[in-house]
Amino acid sequence: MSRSHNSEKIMMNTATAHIDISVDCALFGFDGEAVNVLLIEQDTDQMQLPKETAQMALPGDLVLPNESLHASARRVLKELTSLEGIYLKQFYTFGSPERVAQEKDQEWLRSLRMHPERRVITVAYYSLVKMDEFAPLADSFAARAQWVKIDEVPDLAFDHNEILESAVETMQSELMTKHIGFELLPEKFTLSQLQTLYELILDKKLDKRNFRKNIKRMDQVIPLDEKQTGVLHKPAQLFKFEREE
Amino acid sequence: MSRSHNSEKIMMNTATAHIDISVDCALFGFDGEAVNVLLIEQDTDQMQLPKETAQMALPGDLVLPNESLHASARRVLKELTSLEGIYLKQFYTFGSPERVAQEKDQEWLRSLRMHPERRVITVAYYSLVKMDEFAPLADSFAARAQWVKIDEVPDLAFDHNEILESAVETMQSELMTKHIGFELLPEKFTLSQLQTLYELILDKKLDKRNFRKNIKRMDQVIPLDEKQTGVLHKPAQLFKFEREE
DNA sequence: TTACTTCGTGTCAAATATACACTTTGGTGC
DNA sequence: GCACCAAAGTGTATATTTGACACGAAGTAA
Repeated sequence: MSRSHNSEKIMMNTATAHIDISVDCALFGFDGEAVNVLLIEQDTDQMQLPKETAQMALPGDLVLPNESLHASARRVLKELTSLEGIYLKQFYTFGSPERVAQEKDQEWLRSLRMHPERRVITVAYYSLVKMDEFAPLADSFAARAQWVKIDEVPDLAFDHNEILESAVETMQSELMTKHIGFELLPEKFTLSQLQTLYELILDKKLDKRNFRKNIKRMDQVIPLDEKQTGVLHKPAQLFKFEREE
Repeated sequence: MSRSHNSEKIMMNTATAHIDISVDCALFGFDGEAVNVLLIEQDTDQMQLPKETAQMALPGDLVLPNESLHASARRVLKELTSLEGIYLKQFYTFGSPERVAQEKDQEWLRSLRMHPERRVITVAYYSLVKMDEFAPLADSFAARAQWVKIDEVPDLAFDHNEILESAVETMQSELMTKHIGFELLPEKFTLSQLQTLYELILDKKLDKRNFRKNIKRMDQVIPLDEKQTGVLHKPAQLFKFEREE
């Protein structure tokens, strides 16, 4: 960007070898039992490819010419979930020149893209959604979307396994400091649900009493005058999370 | 990336409106007194622009067609410093469609780039270098490079002030957990130098005894049988930092 | 009434973080 | 060689945080 004596080389290069740019989103949801990630099945019918070649991938799309990266990620998510204003965080940009060059991925790109051979750099976001507000759109895109438990994720297209793993690590390290866990829970939740979520994300057991001690000293977590119903044991108190102003 | 029913729109867009991609590096060094960042002065002579329009910018360059992002950042730094194997960390990608569109920036780009109007997305790295090993190359690029104290940085080109601020924040939050401070110090250093560096990066005073307590229980910091020389007071013991295998 | 399941709670010990002030050492200049 | 200067180097007491640990209470279902 700031070099001058290199400019011929650069201009030649950019004139002959474009780089595409995309965003990919790892969208997480919690169903009370497991943390899930939303994956898209590649549409082999439309692409006239054999069904066996179908792979799953993180939702993503090329960035539009006048769209910011964040807006682009928001658009991908909105098309998928019809939700807006959900937690969305850029965490890394993946730009290996070979990241879309494997034969399995090329096959699919050849039937979709004008320039399947083009290198694609992708800016990765992770995102959290309350599953009880999640309403997938009934379009061809969302029809192929499905929640997959994060420990049952298959081999994905491109380098999406690596991206997903990186998303999980980022989420783990931001869970404590940024209170992102609440984004995944329904409006009203019990402390046991919260703890289960933390244990799943952090992938380790937590001590119940110590956990509650920590939560209760966060004044964003507010006890409600309401109890859990429909359970066949002592009902738990419900709490809500109040975002600070 | 995974959408099908959008593909025509995407292909049209990419055919008509390319996005360029660059890396920018915030390279930090410590001279014992202040934390400095390396800035490049835009070369107005060669660009046939009036001298007054010269701005400073973070070093950066367009990503080459077959170059990974990390390699690209490494290249930019090597051309600047002739150093290799220095600490280099991707921290954020800046992609506002207007980030190179201000008139002050366009003027400069028009004299340099084949497509000055093109949107540029930049992947930002920060990097740490021992200033006593720093040997700027005597080329036209490095000749315009200069160290600037981080609290004396002027208005920069593009959105580079924002990028720099973000780099500093990232460095602050990674200082403790990743022991990156040692990358900035010479091979042999005193604990006071280390503390000064921490205080400058974190922008707050630290307690001498508590600081030393913490450092001394890191077994990567090894005391040497050697003392500081050339000071007009009690010479301090020297230490080295041993990277773990 | 009993059996079952999850809820909800407190204490102690250990580790860590914080606050705080004086003596030591070497160099310089008289 | 003595006095002075400047930074080095060092310990303790207190507050806070973390981690380990077990049982009675509340509601449901049979």
